Amino acid sequence: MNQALNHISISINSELYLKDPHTSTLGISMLGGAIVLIDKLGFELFTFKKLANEINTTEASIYRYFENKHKLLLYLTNWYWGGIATRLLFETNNISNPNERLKKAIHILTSFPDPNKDSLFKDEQILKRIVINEAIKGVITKEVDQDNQVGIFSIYKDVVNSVVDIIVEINPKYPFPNMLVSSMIEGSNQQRFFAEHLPRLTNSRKEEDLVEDFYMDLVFKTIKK
Amino acid sequence: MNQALNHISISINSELYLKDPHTSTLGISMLGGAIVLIDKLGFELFTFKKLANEINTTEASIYRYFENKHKLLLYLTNWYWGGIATRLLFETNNISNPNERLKKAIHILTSFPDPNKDSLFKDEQILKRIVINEAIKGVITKEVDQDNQVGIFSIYKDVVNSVVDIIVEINPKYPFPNMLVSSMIEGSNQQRFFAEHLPRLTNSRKEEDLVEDFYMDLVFKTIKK
DNA sequence: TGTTTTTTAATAGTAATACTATTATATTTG
DNA sequence: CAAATATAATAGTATTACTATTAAAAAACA
Repeated sequence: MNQALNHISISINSELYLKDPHTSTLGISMLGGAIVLIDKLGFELFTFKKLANEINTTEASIYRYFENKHKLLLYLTNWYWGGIATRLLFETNNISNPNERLKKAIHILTSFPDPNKDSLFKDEQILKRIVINEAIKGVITKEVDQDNQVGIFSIYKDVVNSVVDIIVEINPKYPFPNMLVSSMIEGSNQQRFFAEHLPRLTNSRKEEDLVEDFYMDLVFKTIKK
Repeated sequence: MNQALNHISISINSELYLKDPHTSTLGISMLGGAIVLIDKLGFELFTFKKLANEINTTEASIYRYFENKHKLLLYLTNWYWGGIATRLLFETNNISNPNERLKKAIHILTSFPDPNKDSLFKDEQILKRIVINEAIKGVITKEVDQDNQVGIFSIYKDVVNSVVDIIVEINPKYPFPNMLVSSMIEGSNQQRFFAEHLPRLTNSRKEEDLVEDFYMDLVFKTIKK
């Protein structure tokens, strides 16, 4: 892990919590317990009761930090996207050629982080698994408009738009840059789920991950002038 | 609605129900009530109790047909994909040119069905909305492997593979046809959700739907030799 | 046709989940 | 050091998900 990014604190939309979990040891252990349990049980079977047992506190104490498990999931995914936004900024910053910058961005967004190499913030792997397996359940809901109104998806939208900007720089006439980027991000996660559980839907395999190759090929062919 | 397809019965995997809802009026009213209520409330707030109230029966009676609401959702999405499989078969059948066949398939899979024109089976619109807003919650779960084992996703996989076959016919050397098709199907639904709720993530709009245009452009550029 | 068998659906539950009101205990502040 | 505030535990309630049992209707058959 890159030590430089170790201490960058990612600020998270205050609509997502009642009390900021980063301001107490109990709150921090809630986050640690939550990522372990959500990863293990899946979001549907994850409950505040189980989390309370896991970290030796009470259900009611967790409710003092988070309104419900939906908000907690959004907190975790915001945490992840904050980290990715930081990585994007740091790692593309010094690249002047927009094609190379886009390549780097596609790599950051579509690859599974290598624990020995490019995982630049704590828990990136396990958060990535949660983003692959659970994050969509926090977005595709009937509360999406309320959540969006208070800015909960801003970080995510900023990530998408920073890549859109690169594409516009390469080919200002390509008419669908936002669709291309958002479908790449969401699709790359879904393809990895398919590779693990529904292999006939993908050409990627757990043993031979082709997700990055697929999008690298697709994006550059699609935006070519 | 095309009358020819009106009476084609779509057979649905028997793992999805305890008693086939198509064999009784009560069962049929369960399906009708379920699509209305899931569309209105979203899958999270939908319960068997509410469905029972809606159609004037009891919760326990619904449990005699469906194990749980997860299975009922999968039943509805299978119903949808069965209808789409039939449309694909009928509407591409007589097209000899594979490029034209692919165009037709992309249209069927990525457009929102026009109630006056190409909606070829009953309830296609409302089922499409459920597929856009809820279907993913039936797939991305911890039970996916069990569900897959008993063949619940077969129809969906067959739809994907029938389009994969067309792409292979056009360009046998393109290495990622399955990824391209599954990401197009899932992506087209997601882009429509974004257009309605998170417009910065897409270039499509409710008033000006560009989803089909986006994928028509993307797919043909991507598979070009 | 009348009796038995089977199917169907209602009643009446239980256990777990999601969430809250209240109180006790720390901690901070003036 | 007393008062105010923050924190977390206890002890609930309403709803949800699901089931065992029984009553009623329909089908089978003798």
